[in-house]
Amino acid sequence: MKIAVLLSGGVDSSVALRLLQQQGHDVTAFYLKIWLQDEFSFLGDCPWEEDLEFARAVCEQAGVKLEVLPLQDEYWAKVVSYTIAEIKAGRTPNPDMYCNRLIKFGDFYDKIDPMYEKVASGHYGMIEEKDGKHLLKISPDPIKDQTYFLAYVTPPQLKRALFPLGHYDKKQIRQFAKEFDLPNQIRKDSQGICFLGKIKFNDFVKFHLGEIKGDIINIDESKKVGEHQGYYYFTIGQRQGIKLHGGPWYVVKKDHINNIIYISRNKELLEVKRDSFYVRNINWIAGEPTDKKELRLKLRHGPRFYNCRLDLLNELDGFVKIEGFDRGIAPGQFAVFYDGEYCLGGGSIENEIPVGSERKLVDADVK
RNA sequence: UGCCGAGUCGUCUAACGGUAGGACAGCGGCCUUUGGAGCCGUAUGCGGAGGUUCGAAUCCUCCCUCGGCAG
Repeated sequence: MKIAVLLSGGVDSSVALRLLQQQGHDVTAFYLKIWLQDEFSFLGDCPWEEDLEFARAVCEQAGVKLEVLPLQDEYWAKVVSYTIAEIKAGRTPNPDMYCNRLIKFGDFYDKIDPMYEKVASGHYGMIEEKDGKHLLKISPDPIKDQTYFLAYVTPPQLKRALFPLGHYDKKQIRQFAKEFDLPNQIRKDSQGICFLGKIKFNDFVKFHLGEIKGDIINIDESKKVGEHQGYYYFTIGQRQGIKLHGGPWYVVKKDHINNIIYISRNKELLEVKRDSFYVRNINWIAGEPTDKKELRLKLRHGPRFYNCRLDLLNELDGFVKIEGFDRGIAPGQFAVFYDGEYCLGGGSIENEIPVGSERKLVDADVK
């Protein structure tokens, strides 16, 4: 089979490449340039160069052709601009989610030769075909499982995708890397937003939005207790950076219009009230909404599942009530639903769904 | 500068005359392909000068500073 492999220079995608090659497939590696080097060249670090070097070394060792695909413009237009717009709107974006849907499994799909039957990546997640539908199943490695970030890829995208690492855990992948004697076998796992590299998220924000002094208000006493440098440096549930003693303080509310952030250390407020939200524009992996209401849920990448109840308002929007509470439920983040081991898809978290015909139904339901 | 009270890490707060500790903030690390969270580890302080005492944050004296009553 002719397969295009997304190669990042990291261990995972390199192992994926070798596994497919070992299985006898005709593989070609692609390195996507999405790093915004122009914008951040003044900061010095160029981690993408190191990534590319490793990608080259891996391909050379494997005797596989490597193509470098510049996608900075697309990336900027679709992911970075979205990220900035969301932050500016007082929301908390999830760039990697968009990157998967719009770049890695989006523009990249369209740019390469249709001859490539499959596009493979080093993601941890399993694809299962059932009744002509492609389903996404969680990885056996609960920590590495990346179905959360894959929940926003479309059904056609998933159909063409291939995750060779899907049924392994990280330990096994490291072992494979050793057996293949990969040049990057000891590299640390990457972390943080892919396009930022070593740049701190706050520096990125500062570069684009600067600083605007605003008030920090203790919501329990409706009293100003300090000042901050801009609402967009904070997100719901955040603790660090508030710089106030007497805490721990957590951000519980943002007013981006007036540049105010509200904080609390009140247990009641932090724990009891943070248990429900709306979801919008749900992407259904299988192409259609689930008919189940009691589901499992991830609010972020990681091993933690919540039990929840999902009441759909229509095919794309719904209201979610989780079992327990979570301090970091922030508009713009994504809620991803699971039925057992299967990732059903997910949508963005909202405080409310914009007015529409379905609205009444919601209010009635919520009481 | 006539009369009371109070001064301890950046902040808040402990320590019978017996090793100045904690919390939060900070910093460092771990974890994590988003934001966050969480975990571990750390620097920094008795307002000053004397005195009493084997030993003073603690008792005494003076000074300084800050509150308050007095005005």
